[in-house]
Amino acid sequence: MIKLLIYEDNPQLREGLSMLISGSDGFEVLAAFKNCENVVDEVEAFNPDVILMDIDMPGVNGLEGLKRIRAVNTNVKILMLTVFDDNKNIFQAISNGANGYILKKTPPAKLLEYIAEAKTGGAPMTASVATQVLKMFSSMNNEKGEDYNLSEREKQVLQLLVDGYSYKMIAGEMFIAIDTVRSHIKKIYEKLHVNSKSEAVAKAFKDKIV
Amino acid sequence: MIKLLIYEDNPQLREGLSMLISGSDGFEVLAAFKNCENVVDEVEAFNPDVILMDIDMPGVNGLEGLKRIRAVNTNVKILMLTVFDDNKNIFQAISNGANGYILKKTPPAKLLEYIAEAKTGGAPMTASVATQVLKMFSSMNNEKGEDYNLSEREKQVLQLLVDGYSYKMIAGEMFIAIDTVRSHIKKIYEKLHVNSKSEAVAKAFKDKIV
DNA sequence: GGGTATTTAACATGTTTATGTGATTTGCTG
DNA sequence: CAGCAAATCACATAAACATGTTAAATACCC
Repeated sequence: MIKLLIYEDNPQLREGLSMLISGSDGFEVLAAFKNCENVVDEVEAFNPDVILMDIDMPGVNGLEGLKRIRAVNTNVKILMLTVFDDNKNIFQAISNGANGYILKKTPPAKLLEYIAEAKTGGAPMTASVATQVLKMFSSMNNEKGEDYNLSEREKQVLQLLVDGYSYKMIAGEMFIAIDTVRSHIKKIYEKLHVNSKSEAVAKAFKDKIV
Repeated sequence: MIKLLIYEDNPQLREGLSMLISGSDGFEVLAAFKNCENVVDEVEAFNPDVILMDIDMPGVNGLEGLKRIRAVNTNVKILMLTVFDDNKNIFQAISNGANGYILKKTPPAKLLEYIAEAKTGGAPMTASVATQVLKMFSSMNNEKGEDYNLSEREKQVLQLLVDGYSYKMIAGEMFIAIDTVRSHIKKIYEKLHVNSKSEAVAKAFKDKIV
């Protein structure tokens, strides 16, 4: 028997979900609330397996509710419910430890399936949500385009700068004269359009040159 | 009618998948191959809607096949097939533009469902795979622990250092004497355990202080 | 073969940083 | 209230850095 709590401000949807889930074998709705004001106490009192949490609620919204629960309970599974498969909310929810993210238009049969999956440790999500997640994922570690045409030797010097080496130390490390180090660094500054060591270091991090 | 290509080295599984999918209404398997040697030509010749791609194949494996296809075709939907919900492969596949990631043990009914979802732009994934993805996601932008106890003013100075300001410029920006800037920076160096501007900048990036 | 980029190096000059020492004011805390 | 951290400023000195100019050896491309 999977025990649930529901948070949803729309009365029709709240009742509908409760009826649907309660009427299904193996599911039990412990209670349904219209906001997250007392979410921490309620979760503690009812000790559910899974929580259905609407994102858009007046007052304390679903994301805030999620955070409050996670602050005291990392165990209960939380499925976020929303009408939109919108980027920002998904990201926020994931970062704050939601176990799944499903659309309200999800058909009843699938909803029950998702709840069951969440209970057993899966992270159910609508295919359209998964698309968003994948897009975010691949966009966030895309290698930077600009490479500024640094030569091999210049890249080495820049790496050592980033690692906190002084000119003298770089000269020692690379077995070249300190004036040669200066030459390289002048060239690097030209190519990166900077004019100080720390700017070069900052740019190296920002543009993932190192 | 959804047209598919299958890449799978295991003959039984390859045949089984072909039979299963061909025998279902609305699906047509154009061909099934045991490796990705000629994947580019084959995709071009058959022009499928969806490709089922096994990850672990001898010779040219699924990830390599995925890359080769994406190099010339960003349109066809590619579902990766694997026995493991293993972290590294998932990440690789996502980065290289896979549209979904499903386990071989996925029951037939669900498999067909996933294929249909992929065709319409969704990103189907098994709940256990989604769990991995979400974990990766939340682990990759976890805030750094150490905050080094920088005071408000010190944080401002550090921010300006990161932005490439000289002491003089910082003094101007913050309406304080240059010697005060020095004082702050000395304190910052103590707290960060560094002894140069560029090291401080590097540390600021590494530890996400800024 | 001549133009171009890379790597190496030297010399000079001025600016910026790093470090030490010391001091005053403010506000918080036990 | 005494003590402490934070923020402010001053003076001094040495080291590190930025910039300009010049130039030789090597290598690659059209």
